[in-house]
Amino acid sequence: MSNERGPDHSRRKERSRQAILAATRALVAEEEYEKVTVEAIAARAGVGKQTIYRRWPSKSAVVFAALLALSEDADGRSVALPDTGDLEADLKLVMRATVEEFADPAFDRLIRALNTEIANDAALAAEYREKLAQPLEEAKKARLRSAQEAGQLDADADLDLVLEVLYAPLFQRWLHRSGPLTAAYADSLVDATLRAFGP
Amino acid sequence: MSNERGPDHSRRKERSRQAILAATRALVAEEEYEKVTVEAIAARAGVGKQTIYRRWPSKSAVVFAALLALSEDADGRSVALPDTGDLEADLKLVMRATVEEFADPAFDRLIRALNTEIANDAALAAEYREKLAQPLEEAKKARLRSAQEAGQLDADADLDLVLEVLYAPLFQRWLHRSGPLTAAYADSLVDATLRAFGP
DNA sequence: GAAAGGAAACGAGACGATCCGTATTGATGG
DNA sequence: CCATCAATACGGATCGTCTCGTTTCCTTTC
Repeated sequence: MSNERGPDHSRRKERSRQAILAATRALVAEEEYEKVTVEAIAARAGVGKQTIYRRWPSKSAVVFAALLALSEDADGRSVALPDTGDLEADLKLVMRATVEEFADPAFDRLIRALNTEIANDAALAAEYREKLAQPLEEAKKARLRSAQEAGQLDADADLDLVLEVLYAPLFQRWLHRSGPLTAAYADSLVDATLRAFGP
Repeated sequence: MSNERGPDHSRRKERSRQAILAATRALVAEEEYEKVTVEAIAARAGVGKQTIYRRWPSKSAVVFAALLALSEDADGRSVALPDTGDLEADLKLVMRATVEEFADPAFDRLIRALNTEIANDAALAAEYREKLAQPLEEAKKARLRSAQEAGQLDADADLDLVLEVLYAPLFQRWLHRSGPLTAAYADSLVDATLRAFGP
């Protein structure tokens, strides 16, 4: 009666796994990131340190897994951007929502922690791209392809480039705290992108 | 015979200061950033740890000062972008040069370390903006203003936004290692920016 | 079926290693 | 002579490993 190959040793695994990830998310969201220690995670999760290290090889991996699980929960199924047929309106809606996300201090700390771990760990960065960034980008590109077919976007445009021009300025302004993140700013990024890649 | 205000106690100060900054730059350029410790810096510089802490309040500050000094040396005077009258050609020259800079592993590690320190320290980020980013941006904006006067750029364009659309995609692609940094990519960013903000 | 047995996983935390930032000490040089 | 220095000991914190009884659940046995 073996499900896959190791069903017997998944005894109390899932409960503690979830507790560890939840505790990590909570700590990252509410504390300075330097305060987020493995011991604090273990204590908050009511778990021994070894239970953490039995599953993940390092603190970085735990933090990453915690944020990864967050996105998997939130999505449920695959993400999809609104498609009302009006590209400009749809993009402004999404960009304004993104701006508001970054305004949330908890979300801010979460993503900042993620970027810290990623910036100096190429392997983690690759996993981030594969499991978090790529799916989101595919959803965005699907919306852009729809716009290309509707003649609202240059049919020859490189969609990776379009997405970078649209999102990278927002991301950089947030990361470097180099300017205010407002709805007007979100709109102006959409406007600039559509001027650059419009039909 | 006091030069400025503290000349008498600047006996061996400058020599060790330079040695500390040089050692820091060398270590950051050649090692994994986790290996860059204050003790390693002190040993490489032939200096006691206390001599480091006498000058800077933290390791972050030392790393930042080391990179700051680097840019001050390189510049000599204030930076200025080429201005041949051809905005597209000038920008492509600068963007291609930037792409090449990021291709250097030592430069890569340097900037990655800087971003790591900045990402979770708002005070350091502010100093980074004031002393490193702002002067560079001013030089770039000066070139863009010249283009506006020459009618090569929309006179109403927000130059901060123009710079973000131009540079942020390159920065993000480098930071997240999400794609190749080539001369063709540099060119396409200039093309997109000029389509968005051209006359 | 239910009790007994055993092994894997567990919580707790001691431990060694490393690093930060401070304090001390004896040497150096102006 | 005395401020500065290199060297280094030190306390505090953290990481990741290791150990130790305990808990939980699967298997075996009756």
